[in-house]
Amino acid sequence: MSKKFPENKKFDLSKINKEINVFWKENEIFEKSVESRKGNPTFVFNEGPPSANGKPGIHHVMARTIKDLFCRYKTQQGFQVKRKAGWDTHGLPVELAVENAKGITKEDIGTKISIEEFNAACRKDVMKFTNMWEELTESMGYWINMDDPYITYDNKYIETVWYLLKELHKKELLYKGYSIQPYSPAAGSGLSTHELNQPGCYRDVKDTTVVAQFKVINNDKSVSLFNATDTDLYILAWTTTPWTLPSNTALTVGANIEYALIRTFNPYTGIPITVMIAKELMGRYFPEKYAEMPLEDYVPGNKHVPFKILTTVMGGVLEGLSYEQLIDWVKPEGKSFKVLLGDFVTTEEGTGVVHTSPTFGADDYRVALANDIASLIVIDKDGNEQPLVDRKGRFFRIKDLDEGFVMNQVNLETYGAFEGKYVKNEYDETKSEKDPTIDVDIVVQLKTENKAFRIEKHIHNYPHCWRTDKPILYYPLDSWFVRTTAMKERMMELNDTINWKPASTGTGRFGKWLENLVDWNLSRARFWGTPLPIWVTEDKSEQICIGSVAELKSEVDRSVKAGLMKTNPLENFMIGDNSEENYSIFDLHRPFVDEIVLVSESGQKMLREPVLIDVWFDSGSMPYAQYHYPFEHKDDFDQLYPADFIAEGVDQTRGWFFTLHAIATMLFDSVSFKNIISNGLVLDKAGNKMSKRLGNAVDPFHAIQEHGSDPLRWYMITNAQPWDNLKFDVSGVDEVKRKFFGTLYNTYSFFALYANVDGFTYEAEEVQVETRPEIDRWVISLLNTLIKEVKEQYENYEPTRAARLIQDFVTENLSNWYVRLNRKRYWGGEFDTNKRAAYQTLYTCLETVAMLAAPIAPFYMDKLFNDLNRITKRHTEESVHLTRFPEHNDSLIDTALEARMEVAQKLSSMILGLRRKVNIKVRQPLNRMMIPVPDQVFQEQVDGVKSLVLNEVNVKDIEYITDTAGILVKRIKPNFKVLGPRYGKLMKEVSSAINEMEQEEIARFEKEKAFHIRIGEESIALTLEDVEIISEDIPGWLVANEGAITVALDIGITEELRMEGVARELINRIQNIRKESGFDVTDKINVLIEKHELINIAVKKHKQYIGSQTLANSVSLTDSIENDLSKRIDIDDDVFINIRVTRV
RNA sequence: GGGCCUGUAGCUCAGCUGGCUAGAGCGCACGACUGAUAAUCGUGAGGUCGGUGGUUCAAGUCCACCUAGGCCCA
Repeated sequence: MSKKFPENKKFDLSKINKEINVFWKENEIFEKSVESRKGNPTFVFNEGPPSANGKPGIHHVMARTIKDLFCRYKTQQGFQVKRKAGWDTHGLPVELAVENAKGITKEDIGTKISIEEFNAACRKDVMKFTNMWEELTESMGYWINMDDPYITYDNKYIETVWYLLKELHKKELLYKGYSIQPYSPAAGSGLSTHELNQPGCYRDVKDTTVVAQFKVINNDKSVSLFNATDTDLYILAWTTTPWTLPSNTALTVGANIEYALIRTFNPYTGIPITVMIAKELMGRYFPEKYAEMPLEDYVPGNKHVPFKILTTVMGGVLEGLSYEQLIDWVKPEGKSFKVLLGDFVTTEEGTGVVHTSPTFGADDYRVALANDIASLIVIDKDGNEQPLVDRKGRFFRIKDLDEGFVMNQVNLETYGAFEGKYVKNEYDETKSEKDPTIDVDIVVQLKTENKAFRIEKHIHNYPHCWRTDKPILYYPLDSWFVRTTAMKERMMELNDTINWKPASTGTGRFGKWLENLVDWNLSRARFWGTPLPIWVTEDKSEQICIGSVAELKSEVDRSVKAGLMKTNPLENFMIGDNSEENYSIFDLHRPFVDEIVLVSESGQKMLREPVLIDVWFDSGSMPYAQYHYPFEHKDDFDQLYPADFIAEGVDQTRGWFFTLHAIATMLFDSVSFKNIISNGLVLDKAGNKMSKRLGNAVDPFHAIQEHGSDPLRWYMITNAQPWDNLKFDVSGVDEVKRKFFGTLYNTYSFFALYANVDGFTYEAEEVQVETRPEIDRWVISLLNTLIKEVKEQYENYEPTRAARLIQDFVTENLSNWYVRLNRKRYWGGEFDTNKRAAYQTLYTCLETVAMLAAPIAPFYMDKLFNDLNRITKRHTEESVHLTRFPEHNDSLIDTALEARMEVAQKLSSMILGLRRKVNIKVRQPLNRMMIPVPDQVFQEQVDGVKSLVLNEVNVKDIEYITDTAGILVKRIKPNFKVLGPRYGKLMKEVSSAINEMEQEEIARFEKEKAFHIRIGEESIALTLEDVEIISEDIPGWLVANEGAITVALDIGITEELRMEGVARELINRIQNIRKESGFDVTDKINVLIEKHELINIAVKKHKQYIGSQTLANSVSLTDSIENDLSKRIDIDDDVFINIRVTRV
């Protein structure tokens, strides 16, 4: 086998990606990374299940990079990190996709197509993009076990979910209620708050709004108000949904809000009226300037309507007022049309009076219930109570209502024109956006009836169904709830123990949400999902919640015995047998469970509640259900739960994060996860949201193919903190590729090139670090600091900082400084200890970087590691991902040395800057530079790096200036950190006194090490610690200064220096010729140079030097050379000579 | 309307517990280097740190309000 480090001409990360993937697969590296940690402590990671019926996007690469890198890191730390993939398979999106594909609607399910058929189609459809997901997973290098994923539709998974539900039921945390919920008539489904969470649900819409006039009835309660006026009295209430006005049964005011009675005119009819409105909000409807206008001058139709405040009252005294029904389509039964008090009334908007329709508003429902106010309901043909709007989103058709009800309570005359009309045009296929809405019809009618005070268009934020894109309604629905409010306090307590990244998401977004928690609405009236395992008797007096297949089997047995079922479909189910076969003889979905009839304690027939549960409960159950707990893994569950780490997008805060936390708190009194990163969004480069519609979405497959996964991952991690939004710009990926990977690769190539020449294989004895040259010890010191800090950042879940540290080390310290300054050590010369140290040092740096960066850039780092390790065999592991994370060695960290080198870097940079200023090439040697040294320490620092600096900037010597004989111009600055606390308010004056010190005073201060300044009456004693004195200038010299360092350069070029410069120019030209001629790095040459007065002396004098640098056996001068064998070169602007270079 | 995040150079981002002349990369301009060369390096221009007010000897940093953008929720 070749003992050479691989050298590749091309650097193709995308190709490396593929090669390494093959390597991983063939050698089962992922499996080994888990297996090899067997018996070690576990690091529990839980994967949030993606929905397999959607295609993966670039944001998945982001989230999965974060997940992957910590799992890899923890593996390197020695933990066993099991990673089980999962699929979220239930829910509305799947159903809608199938409906779409089959061209059916919800109504057709159970009629045109059986539920069984439909669910079979869902089961198939949901996994349709599985291949794509697997491909992405592999190509991006996301290590997760896809062979045995948890699937939420799996019987075992469902069984665990049932178990959890039963536990909730036992604790009486599961109950049936009725509430106003977001409902999508277009989808025919209620929406969970989690579904309303979907990005883009809330959208600005323009609706017709109306301030309606509710006519107060003059009675005992209101008589005092009527005494104040001579007209009818109206309460003004504003609504953005006029279609709810026919369902109005109350008005709600704020007890502590002041309301004004205002005498004015209806602007549309011109009829004199008195209206009531929150005083604070008057300005919107009654511009101050019209207050002056005399009421009696008003001419109907005039836009300027005069008004006059008659009196004001507090909302509290309005409670109990009666008013006339605004729209008399349907008579409500029970107490109605009263003024109520509510704490949700504000004076932010509208009139300070809330139009209350208990069937269409959550607050409305609550306040009505508390005050015993009736809802406006109708009775349908089946005798059920319904709101005025049916499930399709239209006013109930008269033919769908109970005849008796219509006769007694419906005003056919007024309702007739509206029955069957959709309340939103979006629901009506025959209508477009441009058609007038039902709101307009209603409002126009009110206008003619003197019941509308102000009509206007209003833009507001309104939720839309995330799938159909159509507006939702708030609608009364029966539901099963999880009583999350009962555990609110505990959830908050446990939340405080979770390490959130960023912390603000935990305390703010999530914490505040917990504070305002409402009960979790669990029911979904759909088909494809986990069925609610609750059976209820017809009279609803008895119920049972089933918690396992075994329990179901025995309950069915009872039912069979009671004669309610003929046979037990679970007859063949073997209790306790967890095999796939045993669990595949039935299907816990509908319609299987619907067909099961159970018998109650008292012998009554029980039917299943015909609902499914919220899919979020499925995903929140994954920590348990993925392992079929407690039916399996009961004994080792403490090894699998709770999770040490999860990560998902911040949009999951109220989704998955919440459901995990809620279930864990309620049933296990535990957190579900200890550390969590919620990452931000991936936006396009302009900061816009990516969407298919806009065509700005980045295709992850294409991006990986084009750039390779590593640069993509590295870019995503380094560019912004994970929790900030990422403005994704491919040019940034390119930059990362060039800047970081390119540099690292170059550094490796450089190493490989010379290591191969010299046959370095790290076999020879390790050179003791203490005996290595200073620059080696410097880079090793930095490397150890790097190891320490990178580990800290990973441990703190700060991947961005870790990656930036690594990148900085590679590009700045390793490549730009260490390798650049050390190049000469690698080429030519003996393979002595010094050279060995150079190789070993560079090798260690490369190897360590590979190990540190492996979690983030798993492909290239594995290649780098193996390219190195295959030759040296320093590690027995066959992949970097099987190695242990490097440990830093404190004794190798030399901060003084690091500081010294920083001085060297600064000095070099300053000198190069000076050279540039006066246009002297670096190749031209200069005699000396001078550095004022304020103290011994600094001089020692510079001395330590003297040769490096001199070499780098091509200057012969450094001269230290310690004498303050007056040649140096100094600057003195106060040390605020020391003086500030001491002198407080005096600081300003102290500071200016110090700044105003003369050169001579500074010199005296330095000499005496103490100084007194006068501030008014006070004398202040200063020591050298209180100030900073910097030499700023050396008159007559070329000077640069940066921070506390000042340097001067002697730019005089003597003849001798000039000759040396010429020699260097020659060397440069000869090297170029060597290269152009394609000579090998080790080829020996002969050099023949045409004479020229300007170079003759230089050549003679530096013959030796030129020869050694260019590997020339001979360097000789000649009168002339035949042109065809020579090259014409320029040494100076106007000096051209011929030169011949031949290989020996 | 509420909660949270973000606003620093043309772009992407650093800037820890307040302290001295606010930094880096990219881009741009200019230049150097030339056996790491489909590389590398240097120099320069470019900022009223979103705005206003406050606390403080001292504010990019702390506080209040405002403003713009984003996410989530009403």
